[in-house]
Amino acid sequence: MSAVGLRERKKEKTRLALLDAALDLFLEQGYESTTIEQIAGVVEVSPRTFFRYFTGKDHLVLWFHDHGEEVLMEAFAGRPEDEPPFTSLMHGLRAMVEDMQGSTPEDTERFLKLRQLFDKYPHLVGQSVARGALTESRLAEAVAARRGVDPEDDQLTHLIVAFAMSTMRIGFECPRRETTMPEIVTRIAEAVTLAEESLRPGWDTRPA
Amino acid sequence: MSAVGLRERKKEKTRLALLDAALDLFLEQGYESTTIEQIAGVVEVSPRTFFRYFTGKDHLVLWFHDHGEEVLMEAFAGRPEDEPPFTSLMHGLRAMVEDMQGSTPEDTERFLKLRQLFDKYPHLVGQSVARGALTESRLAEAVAARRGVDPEDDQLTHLIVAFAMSTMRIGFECPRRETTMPEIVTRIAEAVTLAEESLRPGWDTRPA
DNA sequence: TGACTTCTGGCACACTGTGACAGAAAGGTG
DNA sequence: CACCTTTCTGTCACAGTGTGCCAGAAGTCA
Repeated sequence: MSAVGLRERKKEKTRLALLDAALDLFLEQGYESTTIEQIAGVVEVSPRTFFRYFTGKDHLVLWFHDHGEEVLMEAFAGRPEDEPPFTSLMHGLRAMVEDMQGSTPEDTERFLKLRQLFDKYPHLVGQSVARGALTESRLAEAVAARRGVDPEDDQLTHLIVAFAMSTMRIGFECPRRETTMPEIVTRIAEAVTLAEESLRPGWDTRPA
Repeated sequence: MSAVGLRERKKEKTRLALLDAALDLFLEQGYESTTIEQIAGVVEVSPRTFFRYFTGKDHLVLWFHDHGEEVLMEAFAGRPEDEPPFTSLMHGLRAMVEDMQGSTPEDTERFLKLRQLFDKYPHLVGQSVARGALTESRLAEAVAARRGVDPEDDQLTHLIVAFAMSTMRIGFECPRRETTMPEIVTRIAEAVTLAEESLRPGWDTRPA
């Protein structure tokens, strides 16, 4: 008996198969032109089943974001209470990078395909950013708690989170031309430096 | 003969009627639960016609954003070439505020209803932010041109635009509790001050 | 083996969004 | 006014997304 049952292993397998099939089809024939039926067809699964693995077509391109958010939130929660919030968030970004570097070659390949996709279809960036708005409100609660303020009232809390998310986004997205992991990691580090150089020391520790 | 023909006046009338019907229905029975058929029904127009006025359900909620982007881009283009880009963008924000203050009571009411809607259905914020990603890439081109750099290469260009958009977003959204125009205008001004106090002088004029 | 839980496929259904075409309404001309 | 042109509208047909429902298959455990 293995640690996880056959059922779970099978599920994860179909999940990844759907993901890979989708990414390949999207890159081959375009995002819009690819139907759920086609994706399910490749994996030999009914379209109905597809929706049991992914909430919809969007979800396929957001799995990376969702995973990244988890890593980020967890890393933030683990930082010392008295650390300036923006600094903690940048540590969270570093945790995301480390997580990426520690992932399997298959996952790396998926990530790079996803980047190509985002480059080819800019409206997908929009979807990712839209999901980012949810992440922002969750992060805002965490930051507000640490600052000891009401997230509804404190604009600075939201500014801190928004600036941090901007930094992350630019690190990941700009430029999209880069194609290897080390290059991307370097770019993210550059974005962090750029942001830190742009902000006044102590800007994120002012009281409300 | 009036300046604009009957046809155009009629079009604008149905356009606004659809918009108002939609906003009211969204607030009454929820965004998801409202169908195009219902909206078209109130205005006594066929569902097919609805799609000739708006590209889809989302579009109803994004008309404000689209208008704001126009005002912003135009204001930015009108600023002196040698002004620091972030400063120009903040002037653009001011232009948006002035535009809002100069609009008709009907438009103001629509804006306030839209805010309620965003407050009630957070995923609409996501849609708005997604559209914002497009605005960002357009602004990035304008800023890059002024900085004399390639927008693909220069991370700082994107950081400037992203920080500016963050400031705008927070000014408009936080807190959403406010219900009158003057309050909102004050909040936006506060957000601008907050951002300016957070950034190092000259941060946005560094060379690439 | 049998009983139990979970996953799957197939069906029906509501909604969004688009192309095509015929007819109505508005605009301009003699 | 009659006439023609342009533009808008409604109807129909259709592809695709996404969900509830239920019977049956497959994995799980005793």
